[in-house]
Formats: sequence, structure tokens, C-alpha cells
Amino acid sequence: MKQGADLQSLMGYQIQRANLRMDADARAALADYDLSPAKMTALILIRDNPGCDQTALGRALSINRSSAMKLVNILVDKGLIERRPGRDLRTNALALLPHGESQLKAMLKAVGRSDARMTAGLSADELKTLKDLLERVGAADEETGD
Amino acid sequence: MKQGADLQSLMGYQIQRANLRMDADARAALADYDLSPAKMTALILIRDNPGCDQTALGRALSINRSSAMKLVNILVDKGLIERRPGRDLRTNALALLPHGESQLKAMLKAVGRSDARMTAGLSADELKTLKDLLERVGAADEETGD
DNA sequence: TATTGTTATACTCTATAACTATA
DNA sequence: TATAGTTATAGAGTATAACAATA
Repeated sequence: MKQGADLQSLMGYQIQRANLRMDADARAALADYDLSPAKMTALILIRDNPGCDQTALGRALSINRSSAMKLVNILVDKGLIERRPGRDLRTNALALLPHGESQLKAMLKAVGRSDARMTAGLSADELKTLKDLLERVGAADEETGD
Repeated sequence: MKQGADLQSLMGYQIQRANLRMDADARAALADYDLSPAKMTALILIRDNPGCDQTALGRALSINRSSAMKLVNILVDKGLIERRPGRDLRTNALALLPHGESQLKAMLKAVGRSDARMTAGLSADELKTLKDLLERVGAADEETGD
């Protein structure tokens, strides 16, 4: 299939294709853990922000309260995290459980290997440049509706 | 929300975040046309590969025959494309209709504006570099893979 | 036998709207 | 009034499994 000038010239398309390749490989790397890359990201955020509430987690993942609820339910059901009493009676404080911590360590190893393999064709300088440029793409608004 | 070293170091995460921002803006730019960026991509591919069949279209979009079927149904229902007799009696030849062509032109304008706005912070050289680096992400895997 | 289109079904992810209990 | 969590429901988007027609 030919991909004409229109697709080639859209940066959004280039990013989307690269994302598809990276996500597919990361997903395969996590197959043994029955978690998607996005759910692993949630575990990392909870570990690095202990006591955060569901709404804040959702905001960081660009999903709304309701979607965050479902995500948290899954992680709780798997015994990876726990809901604890939060800063007031409306809020809960999310916490990574020991089982979640050990699982996350293994997942990070697997995804790290995937990430390294997928970017093996780029030098350290190029990786730094790529990360910098990506951060500057769409640096404007970010929001999650409700 | 703090994003620790683990997320910062994963290129897959950086790409995914940039993709989310770009996709959201492109989606908003296409709101008037009631089509997602992915469906616009399908229209471009059909325009640039007239007579292609559904399976080939699906392959180009990384979706399977059944999903391609649903996608084509939607584009047909909207009067944008048409199924014509293909190279044998099993196959359809997909063709962009005049209405699809004019719609696509307008959509490309809108998405082009979105893309330009989102990448306005990057110089022409930087855009070229970014595209080059993105194309090489996951390329090593494809070369050595089976 | 293999391939293309097709249909039925199901799963993932996300969203909206409404309700509750707090604040 | 506003916010956090919750629940029910719905809509994309994709996948698998089967089948018919054709190659």
C-alpha cells in the first residue's frame, strides 16, 4: 500500500505509527502479567505518588473519574494495590501492595528490555533529542473532560 | 502528579503521551466531519490506492479483515466511498466517491492546521529530525524480526 | 486448501449521566 | 455549591470464530 505525501507530511501520523509499534511490543512483553502498558503506568504512578486519589490518577492518565474507577477496581481485584482512608471522608488514598511492588519490578524489567530493543537503532544522543522534541510537541493544553 | 525516573526513561511512554495530545487535537479538528483521524487515514489510503481491497486496507491500518469490514461499512454508509467489482469474484475494489474526495480535502485542511499548530514550537529542521527519528523507532525490531 | 468477504459475538477502553456522601 | 466516589449504561474500536463463495 502506497502512503502518499499527505500522510508523510502529518507529524501526528508519524507519531501514531511509532506509538503503535512501541505499544504492541510492550504489550507482548507484559503478556505474562495480564496487564496492559497503561495499567503498568498506573502502578508506577501510584508507587511514585503514594496516597494519591483516583481523580488525580485519572488526570495523570488523561481519563475521567469513572474510567479511573474501573481501572482501580481491576488493580485492586488483582491484589496489586489497595484503597486506604484518604485526606477526608470522600477520598481514598491509593497504595501499592507488596505483591504489586514485586510484580511491578518484573514488569519494568520486561518493558525496559522491550523499549531498549525497539530503540536500539538510535544513539544515546538521538534518544535524548527524540525525547526532547516529543515533549515539545503539543506542549499547550492538556485536559480531561467529565 | 510526580512522574518518576521509570516513566521518564521509557521512550514508549514519551511517544504515547505525544500521540495522545496530537490525536485529541486532530479529533477535535475533525469534529464537524464526524470522522476519527484513523477513518480519515483510511480515506487517504483508498484515494492513493484506488481499487485496493478491504484486506489490504486493513493490513495498512494494522487491523484485521473483520475490523476493516466494519470501517468500510461506515465509510460506505456516509457516502464517502464505494465497493466496486474487484480483480476476482471474491474481492471488492474500494473507490473514493466525489463526495468523499471533497470531504477529504476539507478534512486534510483542518487536520493540517491542527498538526501545524501542535508542532509550532519546533523549527523546520527539528521537525525533519523528529520525523526521521520516529521512523527509526522500532525499525531495528522489524529488520531482525521474522 | 487458501483467501475474501461476511456475520455474530465478545472484550477493552472510555465516556456520560445520575446518585451519595461528604466538604 | 462543589468535589470524590460510585453505578449503570452506552459507544468506539478491535478481536475471534465460524460460514459461504471463490480461487
